[in-house]
Amino acid sequence: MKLTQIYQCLCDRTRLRILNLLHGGELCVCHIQEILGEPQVKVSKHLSYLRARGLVAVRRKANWMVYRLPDRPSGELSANLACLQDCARETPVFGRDSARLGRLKAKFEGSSPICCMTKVRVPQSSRGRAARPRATSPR
Amino acid sequence: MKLTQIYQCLCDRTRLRILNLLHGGELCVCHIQEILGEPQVKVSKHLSYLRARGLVAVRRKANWMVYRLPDRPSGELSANLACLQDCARETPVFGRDSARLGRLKAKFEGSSPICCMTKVRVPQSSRGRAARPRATSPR
DNA sequence: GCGGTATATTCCCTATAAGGAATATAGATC
DNA sequence: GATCTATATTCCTTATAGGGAATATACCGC
Repeated sequence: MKLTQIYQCLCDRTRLRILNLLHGGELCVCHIQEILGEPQVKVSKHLSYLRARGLVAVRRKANWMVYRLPDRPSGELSANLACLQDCARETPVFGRDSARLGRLKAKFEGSSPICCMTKVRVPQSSRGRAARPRATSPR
Repeated sequence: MKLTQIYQCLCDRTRLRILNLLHGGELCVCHIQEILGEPQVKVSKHLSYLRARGLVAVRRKANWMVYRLPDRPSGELSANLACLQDCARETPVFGRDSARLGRLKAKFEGSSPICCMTKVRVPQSSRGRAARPRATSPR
């Protein structure tokens, strides 16, 4: 039964937070990591778990792995994701995460917020690396 | 987060089948057992699991424990139960279970199908339970 | 090739889940 | 009281999950 696999994915708090974030569009691992404030291993493992069960899809972009909700989710999956999104409004952590995501996206307005861009070569003109290197997308 | 507890309850096939049955109204353990074709320990343990997390409520009626969906479920719970019922249509086992439940209820029409009634003293006055010779436990 | 970054995997430990066999408990009847 | 029935709990084993530390892999730029 496919349903139980879906619910297995949904019964961990970190995974719910990840899925909530992905509702806003695709994201690379480091952004998820930063928003959740969780260690890399933890985030990566939960993403693998979700991926193995078809709850997320992924593409590689240079160094970054960009995760998203599946392109053509099954009926069960989309029903449950919709239900989750609905329920998420009643639990503050999801709202806080989404707000953080919004701020993160704002930092990159213009370029899509799909990767960290930390350390993407700062065009030698710019000011020192104290502030987060402001960057253009690495392509 | 309450949500994860709900999903923990939903990520086992047997528990999903039980919840699906309870959508049709309250049921005693032996009926659930009979419909699912699962051993008593298993059913009882899953019911305990659901009860401990507030997914089902229970009342005692003589020897029988009669389980039902909660009377005033939280928003998250009712949303997810509705979603489950929706998804259940896509997985045959739920339909089969419901059909069995229907047949079982038909057997007891008039009296509510809340307990096995095996061995419930037939008040010597009454119209006997028709053809059914004072049933022994159906198993 | 080298070094750096982003992410995944492995190894290890602990916690929880699932199932069955056996036993315990609560209520009913006598 | 004893006995029966319906259900719950305990004990045990095996499987899976979740987390962290360390390590491996994949890609980039030089």
